[in-house]
Amino acid sequence: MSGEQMTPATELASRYDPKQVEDEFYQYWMDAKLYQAPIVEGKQPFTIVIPPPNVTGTLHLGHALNNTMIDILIRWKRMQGYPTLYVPGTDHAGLATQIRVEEDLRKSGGPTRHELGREGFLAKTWEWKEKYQGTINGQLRKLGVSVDWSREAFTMDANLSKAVRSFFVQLYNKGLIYQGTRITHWCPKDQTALSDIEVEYEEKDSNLWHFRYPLEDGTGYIEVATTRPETMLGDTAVAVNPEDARYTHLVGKMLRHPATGKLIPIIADGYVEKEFGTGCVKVTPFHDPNDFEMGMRHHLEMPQVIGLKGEITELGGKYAGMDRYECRKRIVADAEAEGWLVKIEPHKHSVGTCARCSTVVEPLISKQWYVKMAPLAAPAAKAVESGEIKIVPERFTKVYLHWMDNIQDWCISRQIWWGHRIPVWYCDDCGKQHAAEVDPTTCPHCGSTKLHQDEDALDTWFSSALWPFSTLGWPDKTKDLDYFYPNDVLITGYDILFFWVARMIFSGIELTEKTPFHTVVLHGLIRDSQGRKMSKSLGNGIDPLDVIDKYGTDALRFMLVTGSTPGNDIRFQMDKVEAARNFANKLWNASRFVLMNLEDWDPADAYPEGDYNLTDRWIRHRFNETVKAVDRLLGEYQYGEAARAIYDFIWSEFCDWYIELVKPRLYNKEDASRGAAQETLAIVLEGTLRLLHPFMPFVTEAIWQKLPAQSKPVEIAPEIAKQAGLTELQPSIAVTPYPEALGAWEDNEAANRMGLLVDSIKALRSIRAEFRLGEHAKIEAILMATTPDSQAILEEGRSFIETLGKTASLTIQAAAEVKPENAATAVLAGIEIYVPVGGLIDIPKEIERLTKEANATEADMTKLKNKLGNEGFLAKAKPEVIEKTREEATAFEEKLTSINARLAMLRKL
RNA sequence: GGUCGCUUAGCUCAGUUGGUAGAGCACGUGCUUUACACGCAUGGGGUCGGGGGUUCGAGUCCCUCAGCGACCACCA
Repeated sequence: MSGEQMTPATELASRYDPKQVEDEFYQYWMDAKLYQAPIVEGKQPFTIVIPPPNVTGTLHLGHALNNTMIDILIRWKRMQGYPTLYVPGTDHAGLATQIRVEEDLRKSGGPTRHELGREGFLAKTWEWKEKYQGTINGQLRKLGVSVDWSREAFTMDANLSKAVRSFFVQLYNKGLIYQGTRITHWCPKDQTALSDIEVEYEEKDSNLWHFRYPLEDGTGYIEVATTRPETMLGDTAVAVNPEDARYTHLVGKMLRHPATGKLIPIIADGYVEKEFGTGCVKVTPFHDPNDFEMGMRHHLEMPQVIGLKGEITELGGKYAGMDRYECRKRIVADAEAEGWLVKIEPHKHSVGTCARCSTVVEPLISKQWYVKMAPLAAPAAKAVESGEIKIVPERFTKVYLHWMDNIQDWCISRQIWWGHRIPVWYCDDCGKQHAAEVDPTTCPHCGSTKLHQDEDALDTWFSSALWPFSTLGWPDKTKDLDYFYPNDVLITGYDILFFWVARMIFSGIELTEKTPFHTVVLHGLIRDSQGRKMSKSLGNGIDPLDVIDKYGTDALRFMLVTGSTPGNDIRFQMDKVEAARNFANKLWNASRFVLMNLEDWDPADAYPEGDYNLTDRWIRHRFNETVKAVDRLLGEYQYGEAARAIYDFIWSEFCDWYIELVKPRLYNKEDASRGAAQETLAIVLEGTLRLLHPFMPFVTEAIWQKLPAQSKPVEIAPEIAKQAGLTELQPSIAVTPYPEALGAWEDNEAANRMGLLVDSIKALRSIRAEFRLGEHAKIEAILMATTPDSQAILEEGRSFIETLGKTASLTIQAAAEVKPENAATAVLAGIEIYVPVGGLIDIPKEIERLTKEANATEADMTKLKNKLGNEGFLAKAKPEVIEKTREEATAFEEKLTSINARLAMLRKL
């Protein structure tokens, strides 16, 4: 497979078959240890950590997009010579995984989590983790990502768990972690507390139920509206606005609760809006955040009427034991029967649901662990505000800052088993608690050995927040940490900006006193062909492996980054993948052509400058321009535009023009410039492969390996790989230098001259098609140059026009007085083209066609002339813009003159 | 309620210092041209959502309206 052995190109299949090369080359890269990041003292590294996929399942297209984007950047930087590290790994995904494992146990008829017990269940979950981690890693290999597997991490690895404890203890000892008893979101299905951002709000159609609460003294009643009748069992007051004249006289009086019969006070609280509903709010402190606040302010009792499973508690009297929704129905029915239901109003409101299982969450009071956010958020906001961390696209900066500035304390305890257990121990003797990095044996307060650890586990994001440095060894002072931290760029979907990115930033600053990366690149979500979110319930998810199986990894990668704008969602459509597959095939075949024509080329030969003709200079110039564009665009994270630039160069310039133009020289073994043509083909193709490699790693490697070694950069084994101590260096395009623009290849004159020739050839072809001359009929063409320059260019390009224009006879001359009559015409700036078509020409039709063109040309010309007649334009536009406008106007004018002359002649016929 | 995004060719989308609109797919026509029919050539197709403004000049900047979407906050 080495570059020294050239496979005869004739043996290559005429279709690129990804299956033939992908797995083989991935293994080749692994064997060569190309992606093991070297520590090269004195050299600046480039580091990105993978957003660790959850071990809940398999990768989806979003992961494919994410990893493709990262890998492009990583491969680019590696080829630029940076010691480059791409850290792979997975996330234990506490609650999410626990749910999946429990589901799995249920489906297979196995024991429940509680039957297994904590240890047994965790053992099962580790098995699950092994299985899915294996699947995920296999998928990543298929995606061709150049990660350093020797540094693979998992959030529950020993050292990462150590990092978690270290983080916890540091915050605990600083008083930034505390235990609080307050209202928290509770998922009755998953049986755990949730953080604010794990609750998703859904707008739902519901009702506003109006109930009558009678005054104790029998003098009347107050009307209360609620969206949750079941909570009224826990009412401990009814509140009105203190300035609401309708009710001020009632404040302080007692009500007889219609459902419980208990006496509750009417209180005044500014929270109540006079305009909403009836202006009277029932207060249920245990089950509503706002009511809780009021309960605190007014020292109300806080009875719990809904339990942890969403059931009515014993305090619910006759409703005890019912499900919360059953209870709602019963209460409404009772109210109706007993006459205290006033009305039911349809009402839309948003309902909080569990992000994991979509169950409607129950806000209730419980004792949980919290991180005090204010002191952590301030520096994290500042880092972004000051530009120390840049967010791409920039608009997300505002989203980030708004969240940071309004952040609530973070509930980090979860009533689950799978995850990092909270490192707090309680002493059974003295009752005190402490946090410890290493499991303690004695109580530091009283010396007792009777300790027990907190039962809860930490929110999974508590550990992923440390990912940029925990994967590198933190809290130990490792070489990796020293060298590769801070990371450089963080690339992820905008959907986890708060969950993950924000938390990495504040924890990184808190623990390492550095921002964990300098740039955050956010990408959009992959949607289905109809723009819907891909989801399990819709069944519209697509497995990346299926796409790869059908079209190849490179096609999938290319499709994912093409034709989209940074940060915008992407619609996944198979025909886009197909187009990308076709592109890979196009490149494959162009390369096959090049290789076929290189078999007798001696790469050692050098050629005099004169052997390189206009097309050689032109294609090198165009390649050079493409290199410049790609460099700029990748630097701005504009993957789509960069990919498009390469695509256009390969297809529309190298294949459509250069290869076609070079054929006669290759096929004529006597042609003196044949060697120069072969060399240009080889070198431009080789450079193009390197340019494209980060996007399409497999096909470029497969072709590159077949190119003769001498066409490749001398330094195929880069210094960094050597310094990494890689003994068995295998050649690979992955470690070649990325193309850089060469001043020597810049040639605007060649570009201009080629432009004229291309236009002439296109005009000839157009006439051929329009007049149905037949695809293969050799035609007669007369090209008249209306400027001395254009005549020289046409002469220089004569053979190209003959070949690609398929002319039997080609006359190039200065503009003549007498012009051909029965000829189809095309008029360019500086050139008139005549193709005698004899009886084929339909004079009225030709007059009509030319008249149309004359009108269009005149319109264009007038537009430009008006511009040039505008004093403001002349005074204020940039000189080069004015100059360009002048040239164009002149060109249009010349063209118009030619067309009109032609028309005048035709009309005489 | 607040913030942000989108609205460009039949469809899906590019278009980042403002200088006469592009791609892929689809469509019409012609091609077994010795790299490729996953191809070649050649066409048709757009008042860049509406309105206003800034400017010599606006798809591009500002304001406004409309439709769609996302996120944040919140509603007893």
